[in-house]
Amino acid sequence: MARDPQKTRDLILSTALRLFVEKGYFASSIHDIRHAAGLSIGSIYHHFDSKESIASAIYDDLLGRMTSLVEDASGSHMTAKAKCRAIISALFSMHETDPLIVHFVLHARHREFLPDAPPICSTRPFELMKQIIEEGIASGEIHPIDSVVAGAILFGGAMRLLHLAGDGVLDKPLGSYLDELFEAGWRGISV
Amino acid sequence: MARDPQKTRDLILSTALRLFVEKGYFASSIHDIRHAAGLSIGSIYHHFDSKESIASAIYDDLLGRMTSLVEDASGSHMTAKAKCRAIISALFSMHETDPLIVHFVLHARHREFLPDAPPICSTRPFELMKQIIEEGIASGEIHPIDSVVAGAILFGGAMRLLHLAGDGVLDKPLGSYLDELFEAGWRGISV
DNA sequence: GTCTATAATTTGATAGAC
DNA sequence: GTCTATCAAATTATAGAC
Repeated sequence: MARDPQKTRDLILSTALRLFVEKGYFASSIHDIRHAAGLSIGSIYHHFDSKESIASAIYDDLLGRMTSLVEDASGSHMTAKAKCRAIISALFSMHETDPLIVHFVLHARHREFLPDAPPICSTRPFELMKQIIEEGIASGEIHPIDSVVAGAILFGGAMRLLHLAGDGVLDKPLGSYLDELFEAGWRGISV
Repeated sequence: MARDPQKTRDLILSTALRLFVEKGYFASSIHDIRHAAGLSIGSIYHHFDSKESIASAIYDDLLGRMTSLVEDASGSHMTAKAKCRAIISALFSMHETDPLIVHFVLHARHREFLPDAPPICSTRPFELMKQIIEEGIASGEIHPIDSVVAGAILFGGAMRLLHLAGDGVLDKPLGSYLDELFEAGWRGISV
């Protein structure tokens, strides 16, 4: 039976994403994906050239979503402070609704299975965050320290919490830390 | 020829560590290690039961070093502020001398190839950092916010910089960021 | 477009000589 | 303690029927 090809493709991607996050890319074989998705090897290879191309498609898709998240959060506000807070808030929200996406983009070691992928920190969403920090320094909202340091404090702290949440070691829901986290981070870098 | 067995064992461990960091655990085969170390498969399996046991030995060794680093840095100072700064300074120094160690402990996804390893955040060095933060809160040095948040800001920011340094995307040597980083992080969480 | 069966490699690990 | 030769299993990927 010739099902909707787009549905099949999406099923392969969502199943592979779940397995990649749960067990890791290398510990998830094509046969695992085939079994978990209820498909055949042939169907998978009809839609994708290789296992790596599946990972690549996931990566492109999720990086695009992450870019939109950052652009939307950033574009809805005027000050660097409001933009940064909106980005972190949106990341925390995404972690609640789609933890797999956040985990794969922020914590997977893509270079190990996608050798041609650029370092994650040089991709668009991370460049945008860096740019917002630099604009905040230029406008006088943020202390004139190295933008890398300011970014590490503010977004690095948030990413650390996202990491802990992904490991399941937090007592409370992630969102309940947002206010304290942002207040402390912002106090550290604001003038 | 029966060489010094300890030397051989150390050679296997140091070679494996290098390959695991450069290419990842799964992309480094026993044959790769054999070739890079100039040994034979038989020699490797004489010293270790399995590939996983090599990774396990590396993990135990490096986690021990990291524990000593944190204990030494912490034990040499009285205030939470001085302890935290000494820990981050020592981590940055270790990154300069032994980047592979820092990378493997902080950034490798151990759970993917050592299923029985506890989450890294529940190991001794990380528990010590958390404890120092909590003592700082109790003594009135640190704002009475959630200790997880305070730790994420201070140490998460440092780990973020270590990550960027490991990816080779920093313009300057890591140590040159230390003062600004710690000052900003501490301002964020201190009373 | 989906399926089953199978090919071609690679992998972790073992056997046994020296 | 180290070596070479080899195994058994798993993996990615292909071929060809329906």
